[in-house]
Amino acid sequence: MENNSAQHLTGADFVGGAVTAIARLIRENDLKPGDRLPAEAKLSKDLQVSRTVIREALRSLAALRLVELGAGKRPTVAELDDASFSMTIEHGVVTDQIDIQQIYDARRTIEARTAALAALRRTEGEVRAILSHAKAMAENFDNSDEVMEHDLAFHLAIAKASKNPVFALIIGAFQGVTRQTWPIGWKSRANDDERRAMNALHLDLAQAIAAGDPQSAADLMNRHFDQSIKALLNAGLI
Amino acid sequence: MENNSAQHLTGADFVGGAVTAIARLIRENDLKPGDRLPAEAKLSKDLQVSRTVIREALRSLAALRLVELGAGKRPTVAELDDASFSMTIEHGVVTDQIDIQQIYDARRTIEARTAALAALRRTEGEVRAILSHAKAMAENFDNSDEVMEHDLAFHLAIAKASKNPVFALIIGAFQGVTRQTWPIGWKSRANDDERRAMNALHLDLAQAIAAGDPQSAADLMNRHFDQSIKALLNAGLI
DNA sequence: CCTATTAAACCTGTACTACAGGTTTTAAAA
DNA sequence: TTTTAAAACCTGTAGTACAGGTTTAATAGG
Repeated sequence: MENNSAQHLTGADFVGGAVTAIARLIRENDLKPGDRLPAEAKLSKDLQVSRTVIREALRSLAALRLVELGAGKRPTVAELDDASFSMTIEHGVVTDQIDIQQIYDARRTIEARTAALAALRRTEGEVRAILSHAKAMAENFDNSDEVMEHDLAFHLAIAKASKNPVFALIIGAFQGVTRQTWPIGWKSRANDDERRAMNALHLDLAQAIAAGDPQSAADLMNRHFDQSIKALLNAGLI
Repeated sequence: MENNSAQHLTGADFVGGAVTAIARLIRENDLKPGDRLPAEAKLSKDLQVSRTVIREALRSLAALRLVELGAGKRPTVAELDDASFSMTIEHGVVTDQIDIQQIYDARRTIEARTAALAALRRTEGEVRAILSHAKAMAENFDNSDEVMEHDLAFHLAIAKASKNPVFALIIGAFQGVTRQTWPIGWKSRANDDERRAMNALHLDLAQAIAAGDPQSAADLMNRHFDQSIKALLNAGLI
């Protein structure tokens, strides 16, 4: 039987208090993704605040992706998700608090590591996925949207193969802003040869990971980012 | 004169739609931190949804730290803040989706880079702050809480001196969970000599940054994390 | 006894009203 | 012009109502 009880709130910030109380409920009852929280009415009674306050608190937690909401369903504990960090990053870029070069520098730092870790830890299935995205980039050479999506999926697949969800979270969160600048880098590459070189680099990287060579994988990833940043500089974007 | 108008919503997910619409309002009107958004009543009228929906949407955006709310005040655009990502990380740890070693590996990867960048870009003021935290760690040797807080501040100061807000954001977000495990690493160090060695390492690192030596700074940061992870392994934590 | 169907109970999403108390703007006074 | 006071504006919380989705319980059929 569940013991999801919570103590009633005191103090000023009702919604904030409810957010904290519900987060504590998850922690102290060892709730895991998929587990159900008490209904709004019960939380309202337990915490001694109106349903209005509970709803706003649950909405806050849903925005942060700690819980999931659905019509008619009780709130459930959510799986780890990059959507919330993605919003933060996008906000930073939109409001000029982060620029694109800073995103790329962070990506290079992290992805040199995910490439090395992926080379050490990848499963056969992950190797196939990574290789298939690299090949799809070359095969869809004329459709830049396709190339971009496979590029993004390629990098995320490597992050996942690193077996560190923190890296996957961060790289996933960068995808939103990357989608907005990627075409600029693609167009700014002087000619098709440069674009083909980029695709070839992806293939080499995939093969280094497949071969289990962390040093080469990291080196190739760094080289890839050097080229990408140079292309964005040429475009005057950064 | 402001032109904060928004088009009315259509479709099913009212709150989600309002979140998107308000985020778009920020983007399309080039609003910056501190700028005011329309009042709830106006948003309600513009988007053709009840104030209830608008309030839940604003709470969502406040949870993500895109906006700031205050009694009597209109919502304002918020500055970049690590609180939202911090909640994500903590949720991942609490629900066993992230473990401590993964946090430390991510930190090592990123902080080797922030140390190198700080060595290249730090201002005099930043050097003073970094050095003062390293010294305070040694001086408060007997008060582990003090040591911990200066340790955290030391690492964050380096991240800020790297001049890449993305790194500062990520390192800041790790502080919450780090506070929960740091004492374990401290206690698990076999004797005071090991603890003193850790403090000495911080001082060396601070001096490498002060000297503008990125290679040494990165090396020392990596060595520091090797020791920390070893200490946590000894404690059986990971 | 087990399974399938149906009804009831439960629950969330949205809208609306009301008002206390905080904030900003406006208007009046000095 | 500056200060002060009033008015207008705005958010925070509580509560009611109801449509429509979901889960659970009860019922029927095998």
